[in-house]
Amino acid sequence: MSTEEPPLSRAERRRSTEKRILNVARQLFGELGYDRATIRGIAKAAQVDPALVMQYFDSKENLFRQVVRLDAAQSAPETADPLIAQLMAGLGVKLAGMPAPSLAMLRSMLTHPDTAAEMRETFDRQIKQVSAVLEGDDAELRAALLIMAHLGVVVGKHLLELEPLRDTRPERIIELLDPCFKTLTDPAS
Amino acid sequence: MSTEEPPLSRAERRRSTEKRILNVARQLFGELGYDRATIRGIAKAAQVDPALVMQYFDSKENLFRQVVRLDAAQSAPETADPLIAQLMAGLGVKLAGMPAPSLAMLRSMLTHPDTAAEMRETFDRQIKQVSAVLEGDDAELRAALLIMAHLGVVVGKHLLELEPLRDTRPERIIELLDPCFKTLTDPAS
DNA sequence: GCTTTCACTCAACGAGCGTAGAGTGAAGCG
DNA sequence: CGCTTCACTCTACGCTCGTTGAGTGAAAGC
Repeated sequence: MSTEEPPLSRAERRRSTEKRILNVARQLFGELGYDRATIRGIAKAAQVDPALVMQYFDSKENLFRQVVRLDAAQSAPETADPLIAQLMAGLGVKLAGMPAPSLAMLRSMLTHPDTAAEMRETFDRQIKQVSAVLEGDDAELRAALLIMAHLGVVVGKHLLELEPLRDTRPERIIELLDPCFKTLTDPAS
Repeated sequence: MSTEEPPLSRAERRRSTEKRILNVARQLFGELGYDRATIRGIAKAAQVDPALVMQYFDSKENLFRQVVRLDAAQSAPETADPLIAQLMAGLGVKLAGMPAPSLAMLRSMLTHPDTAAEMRETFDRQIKQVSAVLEGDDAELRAALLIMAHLGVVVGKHLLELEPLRDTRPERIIELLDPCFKTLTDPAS
């Protein structure tokens, strides 16, 4: 169908190959996690020699970093004004279409030490941010519970793919979660 | 200190060795997950030849199954009467001292396909059980959210080891989570 | 058109893995 | 005491992995 080939220049071809590898890597890291996604598997799926992957990305660790870096870039608007509302909005985004690179991080966060460390930092930061605007006792704890509950739902939907979560509109999920989380954000325990 | 050695019989020695291997395996599978915990590593930590592990447990997959089987045996009282209360009590137990084998399952659930499948079954079953006693719309969805929020908190405490969760008494956590989850169990959305 | 560049492949390495079979030496038993 | 049993070790296999360095052939530059 698109067998028409506007003859690509060398540089164009190179960029397109690199991007293809990156896309495949993103998908496989997301599906399989760091350990089970292999350079050889990525290369085969990208229809390329494994050695080429190394030339472009130096090492598997570095390829993984490139893959998950795309995430960090797009995930932090950080205006932090109506922070809680924004947290919920963030959840909405994550539920609708999880940014693909995040999947790779999520998938590997329990088994890949570097990812675990990075994730813990991220969550610690979020906890501090959120708890700063929470009133009442145990603000940090409540923030942590809030964020981990988020995490659980996202994991259930995108990684475990539980049917009730898979098949429900994100808006409905947020609708249900909203009053639930209000009990953690409002100082009335 | 305990360098006293009541001379063990051959059968006793064998059982003790097997148990030692199993304990080490449980710990390493829990800390590292299925893939990164190796037979060789387990054998070394148990001060035993790798081949012996194979003789006793046939294969790595089977050793892992033995390890996580201990979990299933102890985790299901299943009287299911005041089911929700029991769910919270279960969370209390998980927060206090996670049954060690469960850690191995939790740790591997995102990257080890068999574990993922088993976990999904477990959660599906729990969702059905809980949703059966929930009134109102979207019972299954609400049950799923409940259970996944649980999961997130447990993961945050035992696997990510977030400080606020690590350092807080389980009772306090349940105290905070209880009203939060009530909004999901009571039909008032 | 000749040379240089460079995207890409080929072949191979060393390491670590799960696993198998033959061996060993002390405990158990007649 | 001698034979058997068996908990345990040794050695090695085949595989897959990440990674490397030498090649190749077509595009780019002069």
